[in-house]
Amino acid sequence: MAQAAEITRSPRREEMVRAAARLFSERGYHGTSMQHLADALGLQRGSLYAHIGSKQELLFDVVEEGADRFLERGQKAVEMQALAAVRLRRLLVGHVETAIEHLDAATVFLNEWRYLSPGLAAVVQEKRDRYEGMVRQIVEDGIKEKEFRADVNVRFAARLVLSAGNWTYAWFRPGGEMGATEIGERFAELLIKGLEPS
Amino acid sequence: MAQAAEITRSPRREEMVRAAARLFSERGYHGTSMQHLADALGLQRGSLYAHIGSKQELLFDVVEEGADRFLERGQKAVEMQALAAVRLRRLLVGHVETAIEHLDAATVFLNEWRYLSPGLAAVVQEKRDRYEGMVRQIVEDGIKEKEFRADVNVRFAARLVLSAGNWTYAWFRPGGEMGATEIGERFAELLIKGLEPS
DNA sequence: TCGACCCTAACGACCGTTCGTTTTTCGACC
DNA sequence: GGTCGAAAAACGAACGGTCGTTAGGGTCGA
Repeated sequence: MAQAAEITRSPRREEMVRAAARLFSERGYHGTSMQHLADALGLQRGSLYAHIGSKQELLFDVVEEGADRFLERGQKAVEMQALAAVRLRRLLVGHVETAIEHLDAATVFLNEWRYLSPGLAAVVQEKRDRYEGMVRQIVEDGIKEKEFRADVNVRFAARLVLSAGNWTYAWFRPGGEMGATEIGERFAELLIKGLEPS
Repeated sequence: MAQAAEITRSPRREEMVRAAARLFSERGYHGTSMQHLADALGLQRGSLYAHIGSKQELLFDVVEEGADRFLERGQKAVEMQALAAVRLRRLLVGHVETAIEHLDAATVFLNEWRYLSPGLAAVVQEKRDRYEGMVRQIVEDGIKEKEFRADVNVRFAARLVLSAGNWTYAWFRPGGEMGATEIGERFAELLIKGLEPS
């Protein structure tokens, strides 16, 4: 009975999380049934529970995985020894690249995380706050170093940056005219220009 | 038996659409049951069907209502006799104002429209395309009149503008430090600056 | 022989929708 | 102004189906 549940590391389980990411991103959490998931894996509904504890746990795994990827990339950008504009560009490019390379997990992270139970949602909320904090840090540095205008509202600018990046997944289609990196760089170019003094 | 269904205009029905907008925005389409909706209206589940044809029809009404509001405001901005930058600002401010004034419908329009059946989704898709076309039109005019840089990718810039505006609902909370109009104007300021020549 | 893996069956609950019946509403008529 | 009748609105039981989850038993490779 639910003999796994804790040992998050089994190849079969990883496979399930991956399948769940795809299905949740396509049909939404509530629109995906355990039957859908079982079908995608060629199993019976009940057999899934040898590897996972619950559907909710599966959602958490997908969301957390998505969050961690953004955090990892963001951390690298923050730690750079470079102008704020350069760091901001790096973060934005990394953000868009991450969102597109792992489109499924990123979509679930952004759209479905609100269906987590309060306890699990808090864990994710903390990661979201931390990520937003990274962007704010860079913008603040830019203002302090007079790279950016003094009258930009830090929290507001950070949200603009994230807003732009977060909507990417909604219209990005692989094989389109632009790749992830180019999209990120163009975003960065326009946004940074808006932040700089005239 | 389903005596209404066509006469979309009855006060009780409007009330249901409004309640559905709130519930769908909070819990998602698939996360909202007819029982939830009935509870919110103080009715029994089955009684809803005297006023509506199906849950799907309700979703369509909410989504279309949201789409029409954006289109209406956008049209006004496009028709202005003014510089492209002014029209773009007007559109963005109107966009954010609309999203915030009708937060529920806007959230459903942006998040849940993909759960519409293909036929109904096509109707909404056409409206989305039309709206994006308005933004593109303004940006194109701006380039032609040399208000904006010649090297901006029109489709891309339009999407950046919409991306920024569309994420608003995710973090906006009524009673915060900024009102809808101010948010829209600050968005516009930053974005237009990025589009203008150095 | 053991344990990992999956199947089958079943659980109680809830899903969206239908429909015949009952209650409420409200304008027309005495 | 009170009464009546029809239309509108709501009830409440039932429909077939699906939901997430549990549990026990079988299969098979190590």
